[in-house]
Amino acid sequence: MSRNYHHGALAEAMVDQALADVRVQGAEHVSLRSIAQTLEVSPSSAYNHFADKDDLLRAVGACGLAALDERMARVLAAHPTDSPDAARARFSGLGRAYLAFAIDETHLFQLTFGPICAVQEISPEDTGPYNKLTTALDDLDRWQLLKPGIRSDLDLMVWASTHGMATLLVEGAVPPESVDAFIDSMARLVFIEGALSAAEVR
Amino acid sequence: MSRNYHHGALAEAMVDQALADVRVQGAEHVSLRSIAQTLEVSPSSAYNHFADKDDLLRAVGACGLAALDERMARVLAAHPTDSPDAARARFSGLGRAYLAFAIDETHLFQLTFGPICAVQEISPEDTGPYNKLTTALDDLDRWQLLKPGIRSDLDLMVWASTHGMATLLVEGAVPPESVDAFIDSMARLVFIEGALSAAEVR
DNA sequence: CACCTCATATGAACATTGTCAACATAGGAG
DNA sequence: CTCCTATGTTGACAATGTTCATATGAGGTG
Repeated sequence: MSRNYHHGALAEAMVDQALADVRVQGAEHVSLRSIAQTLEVSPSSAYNHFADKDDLLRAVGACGLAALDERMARVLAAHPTDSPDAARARFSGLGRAYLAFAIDETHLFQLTFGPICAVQEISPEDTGPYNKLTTALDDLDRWQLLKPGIRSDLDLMVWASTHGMATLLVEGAVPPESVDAFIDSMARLVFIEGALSAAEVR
Repeated sequence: MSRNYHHGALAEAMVDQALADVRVQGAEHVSLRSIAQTLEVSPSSAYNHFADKDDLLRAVGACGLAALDERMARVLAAHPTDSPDAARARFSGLGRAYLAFAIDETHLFQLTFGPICAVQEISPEDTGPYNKLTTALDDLDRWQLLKPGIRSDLDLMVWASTHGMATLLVEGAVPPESVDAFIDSMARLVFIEGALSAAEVR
């Protein structure tokens, strides 16, 4: 009664509320009805905008992916210089951003990469996190900072290891403190002249 | 009425049935009640053996972890020889087994490493998949097959990348065909004398 | 302005689910 | 045999996702 969502803002409002709820309780404990109740709206009104509860959650998952991508974009924006040091800082910074997202937004991470949100197979024209990683690797290669001959192996390998480390963090298999060790190991394995100290970036 | 579970086999039977259901529908679509119905048992009987639905699912998740570990153990048993080639075969075989499990048992993998089953932080006395990976790495190191100086970086790195590749497969972000490329890249990055051909193992 | 129409919200209802408390019973210990 | 404990049953409750018929408002058309 009081507020009427007849202006089409309900969809957005529901995604926002669902996002907030996912952040605190995790996607599995989110209820359509309680979202509707918080918004002072009938439960069935959701079905004018979403086919399904999962459909709403997929929208939230897309927000999660966007949030991750934004964190990575911020890292790139923070190191605009075109120097070898900047290239290394961008690379390590991207990895750190990915892992920080997993730590800060555990529940959102789980939804975004969970069973509900079907991630589409990566494509050449991707502009998200994967693309940012590969172009950072291209940068490193251009400055000849990578060990010789390994460039082509790194796309999948760096992606998998970073994503894997993120899920290990999320699952609690590994403590947040091991992020530094991970980044350092990555640098030692990939850079030509050895380690990038943990303190070098942030 | 007909069959009586008064011999204590209900718990095991429920885990078995739940495991079967998880395999086909995924953990999120299994219901306590339907499991009980299939077993011709009252829904509430479950609560004599499990605190919770999640408690039952955790038991299923433990089965998943055991199944993964068994696959890896089988690989080790298949390469008992103590030669450099055997060491490399064991290493690649372990990775392949991990990824094959993710592909074959997607739903079980998702449950085992999902939010419901809290994986305990890895410990030195672990005897599961992680331990098998690290001892395989020790083997490689003993035969001096690893690039110099990288041994200590590989524990976390190999684990994270393999687990990450597995989750990428499960999420559909990467097609099953890329497993070979992944294993090959891993070999090129880790072994001292370059690539291990995809056909070399299996 | 009046009207109509479509997108949107509501209400009541349904089936299903997890969970619980009170009760029944089986089967071994004494 | 008797009793006790572990195990299974019955019936109920609240919450959830979903649907359908209905109401209502907003915006364009006459």
